[in-house]
Amino acid sequence: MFRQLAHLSGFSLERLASLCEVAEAGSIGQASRGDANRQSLLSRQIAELEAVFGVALLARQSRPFRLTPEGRELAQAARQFFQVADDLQRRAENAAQRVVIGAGETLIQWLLFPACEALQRQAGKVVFTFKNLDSSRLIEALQQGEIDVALIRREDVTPSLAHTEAWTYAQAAFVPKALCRSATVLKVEELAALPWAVLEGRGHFRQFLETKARERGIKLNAVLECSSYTQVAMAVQTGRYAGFLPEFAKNAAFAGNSAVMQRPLEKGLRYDRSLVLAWREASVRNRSFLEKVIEALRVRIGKWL
Amino acid sequence: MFRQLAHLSGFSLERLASLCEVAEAGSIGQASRGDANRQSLLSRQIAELEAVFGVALLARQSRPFRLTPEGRELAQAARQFFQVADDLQRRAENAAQRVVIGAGETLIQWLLFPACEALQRQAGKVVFTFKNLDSSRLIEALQQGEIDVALIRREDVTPSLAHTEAWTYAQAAFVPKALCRSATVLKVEELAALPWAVLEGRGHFRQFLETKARERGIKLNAVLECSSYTQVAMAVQTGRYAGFLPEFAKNAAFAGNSAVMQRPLEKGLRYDRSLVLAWREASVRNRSFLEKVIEALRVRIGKWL
DNA sequence: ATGATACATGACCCCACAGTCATGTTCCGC
DNA sequence: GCGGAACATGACTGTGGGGTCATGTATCAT
Repeated sequence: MFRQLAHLSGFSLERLASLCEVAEAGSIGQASRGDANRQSLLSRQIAELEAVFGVALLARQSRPFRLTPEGRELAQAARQFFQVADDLQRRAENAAQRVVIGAGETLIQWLLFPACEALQRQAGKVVFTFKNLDSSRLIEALQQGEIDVALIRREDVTPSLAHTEAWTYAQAAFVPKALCRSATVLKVEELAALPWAVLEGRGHFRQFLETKARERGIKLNAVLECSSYTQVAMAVQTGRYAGFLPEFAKNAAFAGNSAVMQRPLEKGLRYDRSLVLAWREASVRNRSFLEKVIEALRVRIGKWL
Repeated sequence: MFRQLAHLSGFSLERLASLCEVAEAGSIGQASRGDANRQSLLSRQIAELEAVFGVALLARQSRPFRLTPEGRELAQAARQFFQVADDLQRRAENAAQRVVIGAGETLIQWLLFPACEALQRQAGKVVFTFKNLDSSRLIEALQQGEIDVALIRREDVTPSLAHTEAWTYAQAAFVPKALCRSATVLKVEELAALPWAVLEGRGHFRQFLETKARERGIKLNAVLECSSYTQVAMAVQTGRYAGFLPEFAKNAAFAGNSAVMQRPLEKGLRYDRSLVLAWREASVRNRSFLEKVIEALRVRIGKWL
């Protein structure tokens, strides 16, 4: 039935793998990352696939080129196959199964990384791959099967995705004892009084803080602008800055550091967020061990949230 | 991610297509159908795949060799990919999509064939392939994705399959006017009186009839043993035999033949059967046009049942 | 306009692999 | 235990295609 199809000139597993790479990277250039040979190869291989199928796989209207819907469709089908094949091979050589987990950098570092570490230690037989993507790309990647499970905000999950019950966590202030000795509830006034390390740009929480300060006629005393929560945590570690971090940061970033106090926020400053583990049903159907991994992750993360 | 996997020596689309063929045919021998070259090729290609995956794909305990569970798993994954690729290619060249329909020979000839004919005439753009398999093989083939939809007995569907509401039909007696001029309800006594063309072997309905006759102290007058319902219908057409056929046979086998009467059976002889269209959810998800085809088939067949 | 970025193309090598043919081996049924 | 069915294997060939290099050509940002 498929003998003829498989035998078409210009159709091969390598070309399909190339298509998958371009699909994940987003463009030929991203996928070839500086290697001119690879760029050349990818360009031609995708052109050859297009000749086979008689349909454009790359949208050539604007550069860098993105995949067309047909390109994504083919890439997804190929990836599904490769994943089954990869699983089978790993199972046969009794090696670890590969699980790809997506989330923002902060969540990876402070929740997923320790959780996966713990799982590997207790169960073994799993290799985790972390993908740090923004939330819209995470959703796409989940739907395309590029990642197996993601830890994302509750409000970001689309109806087509399965997900766990939500965990809610609050932002908390982390203040070095060198700056303030009392561990009482943080008041709005301290936004102007303490030297804050904050995230650069216009994140939701940053805007929220500035609004609260303005309402009180004061100004957020942002003396250090960081580009990630990890940097904020590092700043706090120095003892010279106070910072706002998710409350679960205390487990990961300040474990055993008694020079930093975690202080709850006063009512008006509370800022809660909800997280869920989300995945595509079809991924679990094709690779049933994912179900166990997701459940184990859920339990692990639940201990910290 | 999959570049390395795709590049493994011994891994290729042709080999996977070969594996699919063997999966559908059941064994290497069946798949190569007398061609010694093909036999040689299939044997080696599967061995090469086994080397790649480090797992037995053929169960070599008894001949002819069947696929192992791992072999079926790989074949199924490959077939799913090939089907998406095939669809994409056909869509691109604006050609008909391929739909594989399975059922017993009788149902194909008297229900599916005419139904598909009608669909093709009105809608076009679909190529039907009929597979005549026994019911257990039909279920397997559905689950493996080898066939897209099957018309089977209601009681044969497994929970993993989606299916339509059941249609119920009765067996009816078809009697040439040359043998009996009255079109009244058929009585048990006539089992001994009329010259019956019946299915050979020990089919459920055949056994049922013989039991009923024995209860009445008579014997089923089986003067012609046929190996298919079609042969029974042909026998009835000659005017020299009476036969039991599904009541929908009147549309297909005896259209415009006024020399044959359809006679209902007396209460004790009634023998009803239920049919459903069954398919695998995953197939519809991967190839969404199947949904439309199945619905159209359902409507068509519903007109006759 | 003008680099710079991003992709295409042509020419080349070399090897892996599909396919063929002949023959060997294993296993099943009787 | 024997014949045949079912699969394996070894040897060979031609070619497609992966990979590399050098260079060409669009498109984008400024």
